Amino acid sequence: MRLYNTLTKKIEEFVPYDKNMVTMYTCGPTVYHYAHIGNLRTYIFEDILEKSLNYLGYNVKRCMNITDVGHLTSDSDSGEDKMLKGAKREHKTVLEIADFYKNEFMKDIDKLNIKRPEIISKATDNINEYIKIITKLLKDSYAYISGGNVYFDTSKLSDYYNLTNHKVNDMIVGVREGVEEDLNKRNQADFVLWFTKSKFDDQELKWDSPWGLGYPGWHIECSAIAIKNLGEHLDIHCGGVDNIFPHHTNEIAQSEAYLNHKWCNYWIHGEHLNDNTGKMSKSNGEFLTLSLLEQKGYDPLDYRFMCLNSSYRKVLVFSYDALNQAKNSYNKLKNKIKSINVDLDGSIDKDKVDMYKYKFKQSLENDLNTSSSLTILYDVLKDNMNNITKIELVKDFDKVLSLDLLKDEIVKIDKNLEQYINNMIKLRSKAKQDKNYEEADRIRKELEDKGIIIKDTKEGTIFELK
RNA sequence: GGGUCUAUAGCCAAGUGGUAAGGCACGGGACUGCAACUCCCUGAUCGUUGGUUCAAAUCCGACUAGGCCCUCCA
Repeated sequence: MRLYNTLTKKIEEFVPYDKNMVTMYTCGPTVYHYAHIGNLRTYIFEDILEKSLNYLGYNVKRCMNITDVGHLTSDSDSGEDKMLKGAKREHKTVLEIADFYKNEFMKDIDKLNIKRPEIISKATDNINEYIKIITKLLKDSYAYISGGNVYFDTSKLSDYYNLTNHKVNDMIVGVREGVEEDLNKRNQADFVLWFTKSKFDDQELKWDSPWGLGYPGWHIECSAIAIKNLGEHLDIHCGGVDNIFPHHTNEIAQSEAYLNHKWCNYWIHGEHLNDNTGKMSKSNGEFLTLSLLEQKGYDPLDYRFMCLNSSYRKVLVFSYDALNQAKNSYNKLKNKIKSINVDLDGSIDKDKVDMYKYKFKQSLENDLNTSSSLTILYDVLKDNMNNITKIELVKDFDKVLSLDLLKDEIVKIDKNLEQYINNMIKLRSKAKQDKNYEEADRIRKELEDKGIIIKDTKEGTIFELK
């Protein structure tokens, strides 16, 4: 398997530390609000990566954190957050809010057919781990206390910027509005491991520590949770590109200082979903949640299809035009598969299966080329192999694609509704026989308005619920 | 200012040195009473410009345009 590694800026052959078990850590959401579909794009990519590894024969142990502490009550994060304000008015605590949005997040990834990571761990459940690591870093002089907070000393590392190729002197502090220089730091790039003096007075969650009542810095949670659950050698660490600096840079710094050896070999990052103005955010423009798309009549898998049709390493610009396109393609694809009739068929053509599985594997091995994977699926459908073989391959591919390509859409319909529809179809057929097309079209329209789509096939008229 | 990524038909997109996959939309046709569904047909010399090579969308340089990051972010 070849993957683009941010650490080396190259596409590399993937070789796990232990060939029997690939360890994979993926940065999870900060659960202070709904996820927008751009956030979700990263989880779709990670899902494809995990399933591809499985498809290629690896066992994968995957861990994801849930950030439920820090940043929750700061002005910059929540000043415009009406949901959070609303929740506060309802006398909810930060933890209750975190719990609510964590559940909403889980619902979203379920809808997108994203497999839940085997291990999901909340930041607030691992305070002792942070204290253990910070204590050792202090003891080994990788950290220092200043102004009440514990900082990581980046000057102790020779290659702190190895992930980004930054040079210290080129970095500008406070490029972004609202960022102020912290004068307690010895070096510009130093970062906080443990806060006792917060710039936010209203930090709700605090814990006892050797350095006083406080709370952990943002970066320490991922290092601690990953090391605790996946061991000292991590194969793959994923996240969105925005996490490269400073989050992942800092994770590397603190983890390797703590472990005294190389920690993770492959850093794989997913590109963003942008809108036509640039980066998608929760506060600018339309707040695109999965639920919103559903309200507008889209299937969450329309969006998954849209993501799979492009590369995880390229910016994808969201537009309803693009989403409509994906929806169209996806529906046509499903229709094609639905029309495959396996009843009269013979046996599976093993040569064809092997050949197409091989091609499919190659597309995944090529830095997760899902766009090509889909092309191979189309090739299968066009091939002259028998239907039972086609179905076999579709089923196989869908283990990775997870587009419900063979899901039996047995819609539970109310008996009365079914009778009503069948009656209407009979009336329409009668009208058609009588060449009363006006009446026939009227009936079709009436059903359509109720979300029932009529199709005339060779076997007779059938209906579908929209 | 520094870093990093991208640039292929209306749109999404593959391509990793040998003369441009696939999908959607559009248009034409078959089917249909008309539609829908399905099927068939139809489109680009690859941001600009130098260079390397027998040969470049593919490698190197310059330029142009754009995205993201530079301590909240997927």
